[in-house]
Amino acid sequence: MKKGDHLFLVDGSGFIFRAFHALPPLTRKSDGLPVGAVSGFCNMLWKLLMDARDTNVGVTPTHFAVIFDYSSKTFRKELYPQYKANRSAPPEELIPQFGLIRQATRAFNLPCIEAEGFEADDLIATYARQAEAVGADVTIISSDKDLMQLVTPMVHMYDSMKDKQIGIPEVVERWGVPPEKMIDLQSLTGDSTDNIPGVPGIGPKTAAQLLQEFGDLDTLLARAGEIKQVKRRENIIANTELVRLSRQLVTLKTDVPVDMPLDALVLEKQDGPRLVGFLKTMEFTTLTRRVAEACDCDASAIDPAPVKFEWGAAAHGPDLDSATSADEEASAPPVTGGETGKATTIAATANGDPAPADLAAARAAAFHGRKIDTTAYLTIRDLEALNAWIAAARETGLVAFDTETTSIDPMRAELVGFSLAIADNGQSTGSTDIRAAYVPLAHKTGRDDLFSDGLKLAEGQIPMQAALSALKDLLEDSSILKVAQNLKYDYLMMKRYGIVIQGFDDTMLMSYVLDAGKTTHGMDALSERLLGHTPIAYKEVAGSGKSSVTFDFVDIDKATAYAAEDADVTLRLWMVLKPRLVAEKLTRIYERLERPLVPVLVDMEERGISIDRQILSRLSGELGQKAAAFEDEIYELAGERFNIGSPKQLGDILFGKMGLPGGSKTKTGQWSTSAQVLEDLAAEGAPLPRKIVDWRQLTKLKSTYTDALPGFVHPETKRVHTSYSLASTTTGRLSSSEPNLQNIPVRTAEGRKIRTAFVSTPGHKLLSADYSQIELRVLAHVAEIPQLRQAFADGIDIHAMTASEMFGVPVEGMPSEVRRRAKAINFGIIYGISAFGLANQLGIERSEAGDYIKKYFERFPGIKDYMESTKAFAREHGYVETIFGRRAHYPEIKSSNPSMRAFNERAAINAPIQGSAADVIRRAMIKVEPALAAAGLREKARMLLQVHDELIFEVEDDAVDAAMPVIVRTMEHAAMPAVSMRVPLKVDARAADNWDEAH
DNA sequence: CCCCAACCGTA
DNA sequence: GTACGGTTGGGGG
Repeated sequence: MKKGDHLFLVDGSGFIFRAFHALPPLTRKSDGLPVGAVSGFCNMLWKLLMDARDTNVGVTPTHFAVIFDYSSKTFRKELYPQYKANRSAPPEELIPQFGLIRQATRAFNLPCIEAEGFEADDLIATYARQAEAVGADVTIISSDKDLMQLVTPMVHMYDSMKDKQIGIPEVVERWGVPPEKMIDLQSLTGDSTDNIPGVPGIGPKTAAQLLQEFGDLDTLLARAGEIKQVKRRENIIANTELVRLSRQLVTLKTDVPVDMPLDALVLEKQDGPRLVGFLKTMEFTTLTRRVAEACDCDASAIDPAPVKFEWGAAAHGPDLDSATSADEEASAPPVTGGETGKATTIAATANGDPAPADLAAARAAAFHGRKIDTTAYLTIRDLEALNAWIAAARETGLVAFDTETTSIDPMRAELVGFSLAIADNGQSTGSTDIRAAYVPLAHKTGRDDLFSDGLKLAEGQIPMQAALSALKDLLEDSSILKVAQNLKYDYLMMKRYGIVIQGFDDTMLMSYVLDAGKTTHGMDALSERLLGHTPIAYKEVAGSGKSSVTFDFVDIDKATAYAAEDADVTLRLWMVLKPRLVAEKLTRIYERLERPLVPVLVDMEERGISIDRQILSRLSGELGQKAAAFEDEIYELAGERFNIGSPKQLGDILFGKMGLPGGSKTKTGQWSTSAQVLEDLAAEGAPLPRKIVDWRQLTKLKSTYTDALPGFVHPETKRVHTSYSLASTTTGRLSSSEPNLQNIPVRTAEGRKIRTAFVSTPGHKLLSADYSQIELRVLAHVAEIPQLRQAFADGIDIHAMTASEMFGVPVEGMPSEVRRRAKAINFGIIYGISAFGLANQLGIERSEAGDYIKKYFERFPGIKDYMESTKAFAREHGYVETIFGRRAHYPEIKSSNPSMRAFNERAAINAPIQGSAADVIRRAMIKVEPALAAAGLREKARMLLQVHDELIFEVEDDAVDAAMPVIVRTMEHAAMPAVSMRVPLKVDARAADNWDEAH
């Protein structure tokens, strides 16, 4: 084990205890063997490992062990015979499970450790200190207070059931003393559950107060006579010896002679078949299926593993080797004739399961270029036919679904119809007879003008309510997988019609996980690329421009071809993409970081945010007047009227007529009129450029924000509903549009006024919580920079620290210019620094910027190493990875064009940093609503917006105090347990009546 | 009506 | 130096 490694120590006995009490007491296997605790233990361990163990990325942990108590005969018992004497014997049904749990641990391919005469806690303490000594990080999976004495900057605890990290601040908050004083505190308070004596009448509050006052236990005992409270003083003096004994009992031994050296705890790969075999024997059907899926092995082909156990009652013969009824693996549905025919069969290997990569390749080949006949689709016009299709979907467990509506805005759209596609012979081999159909519901006929009697519903459509009711059974049944392209749209659409889709996949997100950076992920592009097929263009059926109609006016036959084709194509895309996720080991990213975000974003979009139109209207007036005043002055100075907003005309005035010196040029060869150029001219003394810059700021604010935002207020909700895109950035960030609420001004005082128009509804506050310096923290984590890690651990000013390291200037009294330069360099590093860019940013010579960079790399050699290794990785693989394993592709990184290549290198350096931060906040978003609900705040605190490192909530006034710590904690711990960050994440939060004050 | 370039707002 | 989306002007059809 070495510096930078990360050891996870699971308190196995604690796990057993919690598992046993969390589950129904008498969970038994079919032969009567009680296995409730084993089941709970396996589920907890699996949950932890699913996030923590990875096969293809260097995610922590590197080492892992599960630690158990050996027996109740420990050195503490010899020291003090009453120790834990009040503990009753474990329940009878738990006894046979201890051995099984140790076997379970080994089936998980994890070291299972215990030592005679010592408790699990002593072993944990010993390993933790050993690992710490070699510079490794340690995470103890437990919430037991007895272990809190071990917490240091390098050693954390993690409560996997509550998803809560416990570090130094959490210990201080809970107990009022830092971890190193926990022993003193426990010695004073004692522990009734373990029968540790302590001082009567002294609990954690008093103990913390006394330790605060006297510093430590020895001082307190020596000077006990100074305690003012009579009773307390007497109690302590009378019990001094007992306190000393208690201290011996609560102090964990850090020098237990261990059989297994640290290095032997290295985390091995999961042995899928072995674990599946064990789980089958235990008859844990759900977990067996999950593990088989995740490890990509065929559970039906694995025999239950023989299991040893000690069991007193003869009634339960050990028939554990026999096959059980646990096999839930779905067999392939029978082949039925498909309406679109032309099946291509992919041969399976001898055991029926081709290797993932082979299946993916076979699927890709089978579907690419395969003809799609859009004339073969069916129009479903009655309920019986619809129900037959739904029954078929239930049969195969898989259906593609797509809605047709009157608008691309799902908040305003009305449902016009929907389409379904079914693969009749299932998904097992990839041979497919896909059939697809369109269900029109609200197509109209007639014209809505003076000469006709208005609009009528077209003939031959199922009544809306009846169709929705049938559809609800399909869409809300999680055992039927719904496949959609850009599911967020259909999910929100159906939610507005009272249906909450359960059990879904999204081909757009699958493509995004697999190919971010390679292509866009729209259906037309995917179809083109993966199927070699160009779907019917929307404008072919609905027209375009002025002559376009909404979908409810499209002829039903044309609509059928278009809509059913979308479902058909979606299903084919799924067939191609799904096995690729497995083959490329990206299932987890998809399932944990992408798919769960769909309902979260739907909720946020549906809620929207309230804006005060009066504020915006007043601001707009002010901005217009100010801009008009500038226009007069500008025309005066220019000597003529012209379109100030036209860079071309402006350039002619400035660099032609007025003869000012041009700065840089744009790529079309025109003189640039950018803010930078104009600022430079203003510095030379020319009066006009400054006024142009100011005019631009005012008109930008007016046109982009104060004038545009009111147009987005929804007529019914009276709120603004942005749309988030999950799949439009290479790095994993979200984007926001219509309106973009991720670029609302904040930097200038003038711009910030716009934020005051984003308000909470009466009785509520807006709560803004943002990560402090998350990207620099991620950098400190991935590049393992000691000074950065230390600075973040100590909570000091990171830019000042950088400046101090680089320029040798003390932090105290540092000139702001020095700090500003260091800050620019820090940002530059995140952006894949170049001397050219840094020089630009700081307005210094390129050679000087180059010197800065050189110096930085000398001071922080780890950064240079990180950059070089990231570039090398990107060149070799064509992509880079975030700390969670998300990929961003840079196919042009080997370009022969040097500037193109350099650009891709910088982007590749930036992507893991920006992308890891994006992953962290995604995880936070997925976790935060359940966390709020668990705190009894469901519907009292609702997440509205995400702005890359900030989450904005609307919270009922009297719930603000309760919600804030839940939100902050969830965000700060969002990386756990998938990744245990080597630097703490910090979140600042504030609540107010508007966004400006809350931020 | 569509698309691109330039510019500028955010993290 | 990274990542986005929106507005405007202006050219082409």
